[in-house]
This record gives sequence, C-alpha cells and structure tokens, in this order.
Amino acid sequence: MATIREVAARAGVSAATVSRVVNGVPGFSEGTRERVKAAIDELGYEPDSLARGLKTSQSALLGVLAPAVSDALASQILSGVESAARESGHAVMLGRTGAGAELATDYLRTLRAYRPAGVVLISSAITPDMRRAAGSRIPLISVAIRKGSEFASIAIDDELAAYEGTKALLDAGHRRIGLLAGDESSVLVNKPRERGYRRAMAEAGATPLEERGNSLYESALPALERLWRRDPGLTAIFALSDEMGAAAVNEAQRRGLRVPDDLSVLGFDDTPTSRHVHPPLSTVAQPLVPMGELAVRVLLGEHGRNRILPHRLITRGTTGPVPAYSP
Amino acid sequence: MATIREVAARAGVSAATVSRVVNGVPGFSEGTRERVKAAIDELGYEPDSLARGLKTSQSALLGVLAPAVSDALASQILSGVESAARESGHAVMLGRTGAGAELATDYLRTLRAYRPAGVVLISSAITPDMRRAAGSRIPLISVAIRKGSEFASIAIDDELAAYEGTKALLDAGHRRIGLLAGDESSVLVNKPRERGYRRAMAEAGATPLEERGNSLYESALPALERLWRRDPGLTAIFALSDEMGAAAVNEAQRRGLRVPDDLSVLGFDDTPTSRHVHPPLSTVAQPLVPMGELAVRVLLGEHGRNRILPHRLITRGTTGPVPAYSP
DNA sequence: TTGTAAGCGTTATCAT
DNA sequence: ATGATAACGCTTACAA
Repeated sequence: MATIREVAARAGVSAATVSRVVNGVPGFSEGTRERVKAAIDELGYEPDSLARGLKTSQSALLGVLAPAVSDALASQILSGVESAARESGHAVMLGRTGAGAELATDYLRTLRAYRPAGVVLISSAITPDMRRAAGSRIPLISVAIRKGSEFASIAIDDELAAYEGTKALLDAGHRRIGLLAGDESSVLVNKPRERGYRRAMAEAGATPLEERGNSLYESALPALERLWRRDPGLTAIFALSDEMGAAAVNEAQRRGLRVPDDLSVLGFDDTPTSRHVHPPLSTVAQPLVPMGELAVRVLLGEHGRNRILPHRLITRGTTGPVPAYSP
Repeated sequence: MATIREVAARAGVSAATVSRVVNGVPGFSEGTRERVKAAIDELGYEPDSLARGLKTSQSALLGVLAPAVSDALASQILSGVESAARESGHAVMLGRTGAGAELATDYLRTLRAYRPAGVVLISSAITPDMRRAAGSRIPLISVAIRKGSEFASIAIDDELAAYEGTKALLDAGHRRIGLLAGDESSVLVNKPRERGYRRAMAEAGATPLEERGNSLYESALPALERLWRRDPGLTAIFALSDEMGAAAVNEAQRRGLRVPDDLSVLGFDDTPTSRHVHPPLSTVAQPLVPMGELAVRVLLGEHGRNRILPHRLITRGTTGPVPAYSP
C-alpha cells in the first residue's frame, strides 16, 4: 500500500505532481509523466479512495437500494446499474429496503456518510423522509416506479403498458380475460396496471375479472383458483408479474389445459423467470437493464431527469388466438 | 452535514470528547454524554465514514464479487451476506466477476482502495493474482466453491452431495439415470459433482450416462435431446443445477412424459428457480443464505476458516419411484 | 513546469 | 474526565 509520497520520492518529484499525473490535471512535462508512471507501476500504487473522497467530499461510490437482494426484477436493474457504474469508474454499494421505508432511511443515512455520487432506488418511491435522510447533497433517482415529477425517476408507463397488453389479448379475440393483480399496496405500479387493464376491457365492452396475489409465484395459485371458480371458461390470463404468469402456465397445464391452445397467458416485466416455463412466457417487457444503466447516467448528470422508457410486448409461446370453442 | 467540531461546540466540549462518546471509548461523564447526545440529535450529526476510515485505515465496507449480478445462486448468497453485514454494521460493495479472472483482479484493486473489512467471492476460487491484487491487509473468502485449504472458503461437499443425490435416485429403484452436467471448466464445483454421480452409479453397478450443458436453462435443451437419443428409456435425470432441472421437467412434460410418474428429475442448489416449475423441483440443497451469512462472520473473525456446510436432499414433487414399466 | 502548505473530518496520543 | 495536537493520504490554491 504505497502512498502518494512514496511514489513522489521514487520519481523524484513532489506529491502534488504525482497527483496531477494521476488525475490528468495539466501541469507536468512528458518526462515527468513517464517517471511518475514508472514509479507507480513499480510500487503498485493505487490512490486511497477514502483520502481522496475526504478531500474532495465526493466518493466514486454509487448507492443502490433494492426491496430484496434476491428479487429477480431488482437483480436485472442492478445488473444495468453495475455495468454503467463500472464504465464510469464507480463502485456500487448495495442495501436492502425491505417492506417499509424504515430500512431505506436507515440505509440512506449510512450511505450519506460515504458521500456517494448518487443513489438508485429500485421499485421504491422517494419519500420526503428518505430525501432528508440522504441529505441535500446526494442525488437520488428511483427506477421502475413513477411518482409525480418532484423526484427523478426512470420507468415505463405502467398504465399504458397494461392497456396495450390487454389490448393485444383482446385483438387476438379474447374476451374472458382474467387479471392476476399484485399487491394492493403497490399504488404506483400495480394500481396503474390494473387501470390499464380495466380501460382496455371497458373499451372492448368486455367484463373485467380480477383476483389479487402479491406478485410472487406462490401467491398466484390461490388467486388462480378463485379466478377459475368465478369463470371456468376464461380463455386468457394477464398476470401482472412474470412469476405469477409462470405459475398460471404451470397450473393451467396441471389442470390439463394446453397453453396457448386452450388458455393464453401473458406476463409482465420480462424477468428471466419468463424463460423458465414451457412454452416460454409472452410478456409485457420493461427494459430493465437499460433502465438501470440510464439511472446511473442521469445521476451522473449525463442525461435529463424523469424519463419514461418504452415498454414492449414480447410474444413468446404462451399467447395465441382465442380457442374456437370454450374448453 | 454537521462535523464533529460543530457538535463539540454545541455541547461545549472538545471534538475528542465527542469522538469518545460516539465510539463508546471510556473517558467522559454521564452529564457530558447526555449533552453530546443531545447536540448530535439536534444537528443530525453522522460521523463521516471516509474520514474515519482514513484515520483508522479500515472502512466498514464489505466487498462482494459475483460471477453475474443477476445470477440466482449468487443472489441468494448475496442476500445472506447483506443481512449479516448489516447486522454487524457493515455496508456491502458489489462487483461482477464475469467469466475470466481479469475483472475480478481489477475490482479487487478498486476495492482495496476503500480499505474494506473483507471480501467475499461468490462461486469463484481465489487465485494468487487476486490475492495479490487485494493486498495483504484484506481478508478474502470464497463461497460455494472449495479449493485446497490455502484460502478460506465456505462450501458444501459437492462430491458427496452429488453422490447422495444419485444414491437417493438409485434407492428409489432407478438405474437408467441421465446426468445433466455443467460447464467443463467448472473444475471445482461441477467436476466433483460428476465424480459423485459416477461413484454412486459404479457402486450400484449402473451405467452412467452424461451430457453437458452450462448450468443455464437454455443449455439443457440440446443436452436433454442427446440424453434421450442415447437412452430413450431413462427413468430419471439428475441435473447439476436447478435451471437445468427446471428445463428437464418442462421438456419432459412437453414430450408427454409425466413427472415424476414416468420420469424423475432431481436438481441441484435449491435456488428459487426450483419452485418455478410444476411439480416443484426436488433438489440437492446448498444452504445458500446461511453460507453468505457465515462468510461474513468468518471474515469478521467471529468464526474459524474453511468450513464445509451440510447439504440436504429436498424431496419435492419431481422425484418418485421408478415406473413399473419403461414408458 | 513544479513545489509548499493548508486542510478535508476523524481518532489517538499525550498532557492536564 | 477532558482538551490540544498530530497525523491518516490526498487535492488544490498559491508561490516560485
């Protein structure tokens, strides 16, 4: 762990000069540059980020908060964040939000002490408490969730995406489309999606049919049961998460329904889970990785704030035309 | 962003005293403690981690390296790491290893500059290069991979686990058990598992039948195809990853085989993927979350090094007795 | 082009 | 029990 002074001594210059060379700040000759570089290599010198951060009151750290570390959707976004961060010479600090906002503010306070260049909040809206905990210096941005325009965010238009997903099912001739909704508390993501579904159904004069899970695989089973009980002749299911979509595919097949021949299933988000069923799940895709990348670019000031990214309907194997007869 | 001096001024004491109170270092009276605490609350003071780390040459950061940020197995381990880290007052820095060891050494160099309390390497052995890049100060530990005993690690006994998994299939009467192996380059994880399979098969006088994927879902399809071509009468498939196991379940059902009535499938690792098929996948479980937790405890010096954790056979819905007749 | 020196916010040593 | 002071390793005016 050589210090800048040791490098300076070895190169026969002052620490200030080494600093200039390292940071590419003008003010040294070519010869000096070479001698300094040589000394750096010989000593294996690496600038101490702690000292640098202290001096400049800014570290090359980027905070990320995810609802759960092992969440598939969050992992995809995190993946984009990580690569963009690395590209711009930043390292990533990761924390878990959990259900409530308490852990988040806690973690934000911890983060602040490291003077990060910014913080990305995944699937979590920015509350005034959080904003306060982070201090005024640190830019925050939320991803995959949209709220007013007071805070920066990167997301899709959930209402529109769900509307178009439903529309695609309707256009394929489906009328009896069951909705597998997510948690009621998800006011900024699930609620808009539900509204999109209802709007499309209403426009088509079809009757909405909704049951609620919590977006996870297991939660879909009872909701599915209720859906089928209310209408055994459903020809399509729109699940507001890929996990619930995967559950619908598996459960339908278990009951002897062919997918998509007897029942179409449409998922949401385009997480890797969508590829873990057979046939692979059609889904309303969010560009998760690019969203993560864009978030760090915005934080780093390379882009404007508050962007809506385009969603995309990906037709894989689980959606098809309405069956000629009700199974 | 109040500093320690501002707190000191407000409490009418010196910065040194505030520091003592904050760190619980003896040398202050009860009255002083109260006044300092009050000043801290009033100013919303939070010690600057950068300055503290610089002074103590040790930050409360824990590095984690994962092969891919969105890897399901790594996510589980990461989840354990995060919770143990938080519990001990540490924050987590996350980086991606990628395929080669180059990114890893790169990242370790970056990490070193933050003087972390330790680094956890997920599914990646510690090479001398890495050891060097990290510097001699920083303890490293690898998780879910085992190598000699020169470096600390937390893992299961892969050979034994695969042996017992195979044995369970054999005990259920299966003889024609196909192996879905992982990448050949995985010398420290997949190879031992293959050996365990072969040993069990040999002991039972059964003929091993192996095809290779790369542990991911898609890679299993062609391998499966080859397996069935070599023996259309297979009664069981042992997949050395849950993703490949899930693929086997889906593909078998697609071909009209009932699982587990016609074909048993056993996975490996116990990632969430195992619950995303129907019936849910039986699997040879690694205690991934506890492994992550233990890794940070070992790094922090609360436990010994080099631990082998117990694996566990989890029988869910995809394994059963050998069918009476060959389908 | 280069060096000197101050200071970022903290902790640790040494007095008092 | 408490305070003054000197680092930790770096960057950045300001001088030269």
